[in-house]
Amino acid sequence: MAKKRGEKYEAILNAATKVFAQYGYHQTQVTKIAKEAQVADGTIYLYFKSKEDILISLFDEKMGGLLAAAEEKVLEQQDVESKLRTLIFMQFSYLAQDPDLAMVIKFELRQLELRQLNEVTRNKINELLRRHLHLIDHIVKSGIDQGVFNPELDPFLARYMIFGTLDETVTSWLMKDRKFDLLSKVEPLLNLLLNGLKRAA
Amino acid sequence: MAKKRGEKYEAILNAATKVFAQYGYHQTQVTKIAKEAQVADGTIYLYFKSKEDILISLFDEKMGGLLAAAEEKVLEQQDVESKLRTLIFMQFSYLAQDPDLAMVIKFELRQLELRQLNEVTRNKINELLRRHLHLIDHIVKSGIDQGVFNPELDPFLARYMIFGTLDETVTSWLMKDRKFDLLSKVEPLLNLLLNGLKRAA
Amino acid sequence: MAKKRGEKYEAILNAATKVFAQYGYHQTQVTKIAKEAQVADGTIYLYFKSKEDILISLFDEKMGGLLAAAEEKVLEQQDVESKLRTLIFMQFSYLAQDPDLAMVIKFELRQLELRQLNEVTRNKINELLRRHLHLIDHIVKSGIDQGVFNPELDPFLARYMIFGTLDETVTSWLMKDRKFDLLSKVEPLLNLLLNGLKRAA
Amino acid sequence: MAKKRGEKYEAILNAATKVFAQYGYHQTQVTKIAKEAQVADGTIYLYFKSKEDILISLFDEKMGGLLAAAEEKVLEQQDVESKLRTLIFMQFSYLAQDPDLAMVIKFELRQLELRQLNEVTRNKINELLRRHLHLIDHIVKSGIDQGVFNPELDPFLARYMIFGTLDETVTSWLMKDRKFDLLSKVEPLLNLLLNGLKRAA
DNA sequence: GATGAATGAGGTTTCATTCAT
DNA sequence: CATGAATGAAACCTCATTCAT
Repeated sequence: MAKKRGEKYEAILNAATKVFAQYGYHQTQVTKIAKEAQVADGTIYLYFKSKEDILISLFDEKMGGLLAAAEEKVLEQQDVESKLRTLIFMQFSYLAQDPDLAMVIKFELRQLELRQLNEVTRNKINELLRRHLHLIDHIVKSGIDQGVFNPELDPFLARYMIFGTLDETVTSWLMKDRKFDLLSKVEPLLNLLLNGLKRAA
Repeated sequence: MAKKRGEKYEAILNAATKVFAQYGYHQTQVTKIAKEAQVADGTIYLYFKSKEDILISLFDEKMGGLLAAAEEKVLEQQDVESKLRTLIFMQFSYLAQDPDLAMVIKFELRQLELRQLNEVTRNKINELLRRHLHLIDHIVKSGIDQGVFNPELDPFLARYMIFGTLDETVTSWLMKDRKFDLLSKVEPLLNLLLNGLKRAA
Repeated sequence: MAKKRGEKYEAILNAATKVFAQYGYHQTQVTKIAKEAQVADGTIYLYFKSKEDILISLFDEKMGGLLAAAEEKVLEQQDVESKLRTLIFMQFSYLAQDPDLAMVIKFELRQLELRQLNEVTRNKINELLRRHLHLIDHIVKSGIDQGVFNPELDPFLARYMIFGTLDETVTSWLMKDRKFDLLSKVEPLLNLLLNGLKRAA
Repeated sequence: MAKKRGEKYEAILNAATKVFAQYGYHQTQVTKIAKEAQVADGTIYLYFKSKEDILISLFDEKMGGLLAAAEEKVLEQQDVESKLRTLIFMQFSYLAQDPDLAMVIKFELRQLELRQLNEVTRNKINELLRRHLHLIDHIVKSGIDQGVFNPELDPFLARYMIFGTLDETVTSWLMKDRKFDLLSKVEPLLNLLLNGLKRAA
């Protein structure tokens, strides 16, 4: 079981992303995923322990990569403006090219945080969220240290503003059937956030 | 059926808020609500059409009141700063006094938007969200008209920033078991948002 | 759940006895029991925790009664011959009047001993078997003490002989479609066993 | 298919004996047998028609040999005492050296008798049991003819006593984790049975 | 109105068996 | 011959909803 990285493994994960996005986790039957992936129901259980494991694996595989890449690129940048731009850009371009994944992340991930999960699963999920928040915190700290952000800024509120604004932008993009180009919002959002966070002139 | 406003009607709605908050909508069985409300399972169906109807009604009843009050108070205020402060304050104080409701709103409302719902239900939900967004849009427009906000501000982005920042603050408060006082964040958030939105000096 | 002693509870237990007897535990689907009991599948789970719980309850209810009665009657008797006659007679008359139960006891009970069961269940099953063996041991001891049985008799072997002979008689009766009258074997078996156990003249 | 007598054929049968003994027929998955036998799942179906066929073949192969040997040796003996001693000894020594097989015989064979089996299978199983019983019947008849056993003995009851006593001894030995030496019980059991069956002095 | 026992459709998961390699 | 990934029927169990009392 859990033979990662087979052709079918990917097919199932992609199929799951699609149907989870359309129907939501609870409204999705395993049969639906199997049909979409063009495999038999039982085949799914050769690659995943359970329906929940599909969801968890999906986050793990697909967010793990984004996070690792984002961490690397953001840390490479020197000035806080570049750091923040990189974060927004990478996040938006990743989600823009897989809107189904974006849906699943927005609408299932946070729900998971709250539910009864076993220790291992819980840790996996929490780590993903924590890494994301750490990255934002790193940017906030850089901004303060570099004298660009208001030194009296509450770092938590700064985090809420950055995370919340980006999150809501993506959510809105998804809800409006992606009628606007997400990437076109990178620079305007960057300016807006920088303006909100920076030291009063 | 659906003879609203009985004593039991309220009891069921309150019970549902509590158990939805704790277990999430899908993990909540109707029996659990009935037990919490101290009524028989069948009684629930004298007051609500279905389990989903409980959730919808809950939003309708509990958010409707908040929205109406918020709309009234915000419109009363003249300057944009007061308007925004009023919005944040009313929202936070309402949620702070009923954290279970806050949980349900944060974790179930947006999910609902996406699911297959009948026409009537869909409209009811959408209207709640629309009113909320309108209120924010009204504030943004006031800020621009009053020359306080940057005139080149994209009103959509402004909305995302306000909505997203407040939303994330509440979410974080909930996830951290409400370890901080939500109301203490009203002024800091107000300043942060105003700073981000206002006309460059 | 586990509302013992309802009309349906009895109906399900009787239905289960019948179909377990015919098909064996593993070949019996819950649906079959439900159909036989003329209830819906789900109803079964109002009265029993699981399919296994039906089997356990069946033993508990139906053997518990027999054992209690047998213990009382056997202890009442003074001489070992009467004790043994009482044991055989009670056992045979009970099984003869419910051959389906006899089937289930013969073919499922001992299997259960060996399988992975939770603590509580295991104890329940083991206690039933233990009580049965204790009763036989009591008779063997009485026979020795009263000077009727061979004083050098190995009590374990005596137990095997009594238990095994009776058990095989019942099994054979079941396998031959109950073509002979079980009760007609009480006296002959009694004599045979007494002869085998008694002190050499 | 069913090209018997390969090295793998034996391996599978031995593996099956082991896992059937440990988990029981129904709790045993074909995969488990394959793993134990160190062959692929599919290989099993080159040698056996089905899971059930493994069980049937197992009885056929392993009991067939014992029975043939026992029949020969028992018939060789002249006096009934020697015949019975031989029967008990051969049976016990065979089972003692393969307790897993003993488990399977005790706990699965009789179950099989009752289940829906195809004609061929049913006959195979029945023949094994019949031969065993015939052997016992032969001994009983010899005992009566030789004037050693009570001439009024009911041959069926005699059979039940011999078969049942030996069976229960073996079962008890298995259930008690084989804590006693089975072969040490041959003489005591022989004496006990002879005493029970012989003509009153 | 209120009850809660009963219903039964539907969901996840298992596993004996097959078959392309 | 041998493999083991794939299949899909079938099983147990849950739970929203109903309805006789």
